[in-house]
Amino acid sequence: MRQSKLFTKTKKQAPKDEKSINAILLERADFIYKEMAGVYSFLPLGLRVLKNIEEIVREEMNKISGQEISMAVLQPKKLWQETGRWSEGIGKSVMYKCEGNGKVGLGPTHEEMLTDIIRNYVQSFEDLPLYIYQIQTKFRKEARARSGLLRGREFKMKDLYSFHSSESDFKEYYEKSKKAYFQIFKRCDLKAIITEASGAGFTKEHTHEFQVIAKDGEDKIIYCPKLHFSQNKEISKFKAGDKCPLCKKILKQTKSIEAGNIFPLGIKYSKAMKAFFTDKDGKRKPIVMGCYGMGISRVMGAIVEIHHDQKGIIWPSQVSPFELHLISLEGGDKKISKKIKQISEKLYKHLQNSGVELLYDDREDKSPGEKFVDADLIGIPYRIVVSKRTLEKNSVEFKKRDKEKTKLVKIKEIDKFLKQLKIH
RNA sequence: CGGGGUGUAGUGCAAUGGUAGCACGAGUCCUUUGGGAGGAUUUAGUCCGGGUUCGAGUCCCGGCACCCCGACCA
Repeated sequence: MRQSKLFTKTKKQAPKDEKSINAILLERADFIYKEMAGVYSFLPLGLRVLKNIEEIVREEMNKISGQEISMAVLQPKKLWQETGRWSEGIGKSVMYKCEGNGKVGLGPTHEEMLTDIIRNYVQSFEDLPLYIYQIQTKFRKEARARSGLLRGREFKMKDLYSFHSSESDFKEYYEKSKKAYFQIFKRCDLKAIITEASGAGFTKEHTHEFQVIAKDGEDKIIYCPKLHFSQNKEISKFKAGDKCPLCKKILKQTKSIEAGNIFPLGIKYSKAMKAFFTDKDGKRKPIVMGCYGMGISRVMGAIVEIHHDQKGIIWPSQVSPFELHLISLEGGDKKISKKIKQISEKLYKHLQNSGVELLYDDREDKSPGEKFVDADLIGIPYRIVVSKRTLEKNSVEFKKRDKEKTKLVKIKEIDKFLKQLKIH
């Protein structure tokens, strides 16, 4: 993509109505556009990041046999009445309600809707287990939206629901899902700590949250530095300074971002909504369910909270809007300037043809300083500069966003060099 | 939902109750080109509704929005 054609720019100053790092940087770099508190539109660069995270999540969910669907956002009151949640809990507190054909709610979560779908398809134990997920915009009337993408009223979420014929089968999958979650966070370059939390009305058992340590996080966890143990402070009987019940190391307390969570639903919904199956013994039983959530847009915010410096964002390569930032620095006399442009254009087309996703700063009216500042703010992990200085050595300059060092690479050897970096 | 704070140009800021100004951005022209370049010129604004006053960005009342703290948070 040519930067000269990108309709978004960058902002020199931080927006006055944001305090959190993710909101400030994402707005300055024009990844997102604020509509109101907790509601953002995603601009070209921001959407690319969001889609990359989505794709990582999709791949890992598919690996654990997830089947992707997309459920309706408008949810009939009738379904929510079956579980009593229209006038209790989440349906009462945070669901946006409006007049439709009768009353409808904008989906804050989808247990009711999916259980309804499933009860029409599952008849026997042979139809189970099932793992169904979607990646979709959720709506929640948060009393206090805050911290940019970390707590929104409208946000992108992956929610997977599992359906089992037995508790033991559920537990096996639950463990599998933990591994998938760790894999997702690893690919997003986030260190997630699996943390025990309350059942929050769903279950009497503990549920599990994936917490990312961050200064601006709104959760507090008590955790073992060796990660043998971590509990949400809300439920923990331990406190900082106590010894880890497993390894005896001193426990710490920290603020963190809840980037995902998984929990057993048991038969709460299947029983209330009569989602039964016929088991091997011929008896009708309620389906055992589990739920696995992950805030896609929140993960995007968390990545910025963790991966940035004074100058801007530093995207992990797998989620970066582009793999490479190519910058053309024209200058000097007209002849040289023209040559720089030629080489840059050639390189751009060549890299594009070889499948590299790159942003090409071809703007002719911007000073070198401005191009560098923009590049640092936008945060693409690898940068290539073509200038008078580099052409004198038949080279381009290569730099990693998070390193100061630059390296001259011969133009002929660019392909080989990028291959080493696993950029196509 | 309770407490505190803030609403002025596209953005960020200024303006004792008395002509709304500065910087950035954007437009035009010239010069410039390795870390937010210089000059000339143009552009656009007081959150909404009432009130006080000769006169309101400024004072009063009401509303709305945004930020922060807390409560809440499948």
